[in-house]
Amino acid sequence: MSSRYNHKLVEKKWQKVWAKENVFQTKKNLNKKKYYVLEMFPYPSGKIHMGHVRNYTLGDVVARYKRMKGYNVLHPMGWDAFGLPAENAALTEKKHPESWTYQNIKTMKSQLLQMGLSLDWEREIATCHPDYYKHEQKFFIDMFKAGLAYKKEAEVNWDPIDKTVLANEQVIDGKGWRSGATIEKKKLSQWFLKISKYSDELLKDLDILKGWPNKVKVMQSNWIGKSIGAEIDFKLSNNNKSITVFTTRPDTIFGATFLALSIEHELVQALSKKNESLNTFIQECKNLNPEKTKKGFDTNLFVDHPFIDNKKLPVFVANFVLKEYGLGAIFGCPAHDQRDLDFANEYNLDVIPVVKPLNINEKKFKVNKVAFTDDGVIINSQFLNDLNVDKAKDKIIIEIEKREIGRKKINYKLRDWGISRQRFWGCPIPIIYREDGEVLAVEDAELPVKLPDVKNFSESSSTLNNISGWKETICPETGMKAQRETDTFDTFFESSWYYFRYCNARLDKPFDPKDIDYWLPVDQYIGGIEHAILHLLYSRFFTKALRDLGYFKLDEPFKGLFTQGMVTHLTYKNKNNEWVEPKDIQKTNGTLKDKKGLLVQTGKVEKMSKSKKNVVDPNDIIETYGADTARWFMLSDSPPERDLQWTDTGIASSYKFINKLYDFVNKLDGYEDSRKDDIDIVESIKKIINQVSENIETFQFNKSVAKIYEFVNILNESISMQKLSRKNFEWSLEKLSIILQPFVPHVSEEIWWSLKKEETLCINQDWPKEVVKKEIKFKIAVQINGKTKEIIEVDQNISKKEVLETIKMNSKIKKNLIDKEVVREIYVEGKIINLVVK
RNA sequence: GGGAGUAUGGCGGAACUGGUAGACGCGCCGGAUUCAAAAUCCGGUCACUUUGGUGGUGUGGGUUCGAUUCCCUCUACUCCUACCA
Repeated sequence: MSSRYNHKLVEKKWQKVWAKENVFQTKKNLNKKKYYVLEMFPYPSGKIHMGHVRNYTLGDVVARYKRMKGYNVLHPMGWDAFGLPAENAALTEKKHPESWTYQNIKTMKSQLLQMGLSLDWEREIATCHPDYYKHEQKFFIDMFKAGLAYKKEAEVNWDPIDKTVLANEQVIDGKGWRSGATIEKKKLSQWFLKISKYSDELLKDLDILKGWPNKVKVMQSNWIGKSIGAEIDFKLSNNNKSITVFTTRPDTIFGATFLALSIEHELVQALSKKNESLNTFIQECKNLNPEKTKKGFDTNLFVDHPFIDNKKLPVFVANFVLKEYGLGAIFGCPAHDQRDLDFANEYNLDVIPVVKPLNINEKKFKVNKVAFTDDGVIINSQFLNDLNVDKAKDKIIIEIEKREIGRKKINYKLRDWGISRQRFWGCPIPIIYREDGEVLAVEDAELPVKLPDVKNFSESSSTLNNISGWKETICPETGMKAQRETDTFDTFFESSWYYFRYCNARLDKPFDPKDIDYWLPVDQYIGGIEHAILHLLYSRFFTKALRDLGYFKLDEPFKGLFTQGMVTHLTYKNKNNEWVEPKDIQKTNGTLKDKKGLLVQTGKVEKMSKSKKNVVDPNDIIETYGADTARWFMLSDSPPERDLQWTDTGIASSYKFINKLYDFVNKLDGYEDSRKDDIDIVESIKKIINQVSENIETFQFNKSVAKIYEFVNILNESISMQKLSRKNFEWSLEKLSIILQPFVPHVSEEIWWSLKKEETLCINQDWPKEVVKKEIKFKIAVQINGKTKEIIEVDQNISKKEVLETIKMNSKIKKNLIDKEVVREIYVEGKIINLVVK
């Protein structure tokens, strides 16, 4: 009996069996070690793309492997279901964003099911469901009451034609995406979360995250942007008020020759009210790029230098001073800051060097066009002279504090998280504004604040503010009239805590702290590098905030993090400079043409994207070749953290391989038992099995794949030459099906079933750990002056002396030693013997 | 400007703590099978070569008995970030 492998039937069959037996349903089990593996959940945009296929395949390898290693594995899936595309689609289709979203979820779920992922679908969540978002409304209220959520003015993008607020991605080159109108900045009062309160903890705890890529930690650390410096008060010369600046270079205070304020600075705002030319300058600044032109406005005010008697510094308003960082005010020390120097040169301000390079004479040292920003020796600075930069910083800060003209100060770049969005398809912010001006949290019993059911979604429905009747409400306590907050949460809000919800996806509370204790932290989180900062930082913040609100005891949500590479593909363009889809390419006699018969040229290999038309639809691939083939291709060749180039030949060869695997079943049927001395073959297979495990542990799946190829090659060769006993052929095939299980689970089950014909599943087998016999013989390289000349086989316990004797008998070596004197002999057991000759 | 990273055959990539460079896959070449093709199977595939060897891991140097691996120099590319005082 010989049968061809039918992936369509086989894959469906096992998917059904796994589902029927509830294989992947997870229960808390305190007797077992837990393992939580999670891939970043998808936005339900329509259908899955290759990036998803790669992401979920990687996660599935880990999940199945850990399960077979005996862990109690949690591997859930859900939908990041709020977001702008649903609104856009609803506009064109004139229906509620909800129905569009749920339709997509349905489609994408069926695709994920086809991939044969070991997911616990009982825990599936959709963040747009009130049973999900009601809990985050409660979190927000807790944060509000604890002072972690507050309101302040912030700018939004305002489209003056559509009279709506636009998201950043709806603004293209400064114009509204639909109206084409020039977008204005408008100030609105908006909600913020106090992530800045956790700046230091978020920075420090990066050290705990041993399982994170260094790259991501560096990015987060830069984003938090801690810097140590000082605040210094400069007294205005004509009155008793002062201007406070922040600096990280207090050591250069003696080189200060001016002060500069941002246009948003309080003092500037006050001055501008009665100074028309300053006002004009402020308007001009809005159209200036400070990187190209540094512009200033002389206020004619002066401040006293805090350390030099009778020295006065002019105060400027300058376009290059940031309002959000520090205090929006700086002192300029042109000699040691390039920006200050450019500015000083523009306005003929003094340049006084106060740090000189070590090996240059003070008299010869001049700063002209390039500021000196390195470490050196302090000069021209009274009591700081002769110190280096670090020492001078310490000393000047002590002095500043002693004189009470400033203080040591740590500053962060990290800003508070603005969470208000003027959009419909998001979680409503549970706040009411009472007519007497009170801002109140919605009472727990009133939660969730649900989105309205809009029948015909239109432009005007795109904010809750415009939906009649929705915002009017009554304060339950006083009976006074009130209005609901009409903004919704940033969608990062939902993704900041979904990994907790999976512990108890159907509970009426957000989760059971006991289950959080058991399951969290996530042992292995897998996703794209694009979330290195925002999503991961917000999630870390959320964990710490919920901890402080008493929900659980946990400092960090993700113990291990893996960032996968992108899936790329060659791009094609025709003579009209239009992108061409790969499936529309026809190849004749080495030339490429598109459907219209136009000549096509290949371009760069780029990330698959609709705009460049270089996408391959996973649907087509799974239909044609099956899920196992797609999975195998995703895991072959490229290391998971690097980009993976999609090729037709690659997928075809994966397909061949899957069929070849099943062919062993046919070959076993009717295999004649012959040789029995196959111990070497069995040993080498055992070695390979262990190597496959090692490579999975270290996330080097491409190497596991290579080892499996070796396994298959050895097996094929041995059976075609009848070197393997029937018993060991069966043994090999059993082992093969088991180690294939994490990678290509369907064909693995099929082989297993063919061998066993009983009611066991391959996924339920234990992962093998083979005991490999110590080898009796070593192969060692014989080198002369470090160059390998010969490879010899020796007994394991041979001595150096014996090795030397052996190789001196070797004719090849002998020849190389003619007229040479051996001056040194280096022997590394089991590896090399090196003769150093003259 | 600042930060992180990468560089190995025609291509994707292997090479444990310094010890046989190019595993494995793709592609290519040759052969078998076939009326023919596809599929499949077998063999070959770093370069040069006087077939003894010699050279070779982006460049140039260093350490070492020995360097893809460690150190320094330069070059190219990728990613992040950017007037953060």
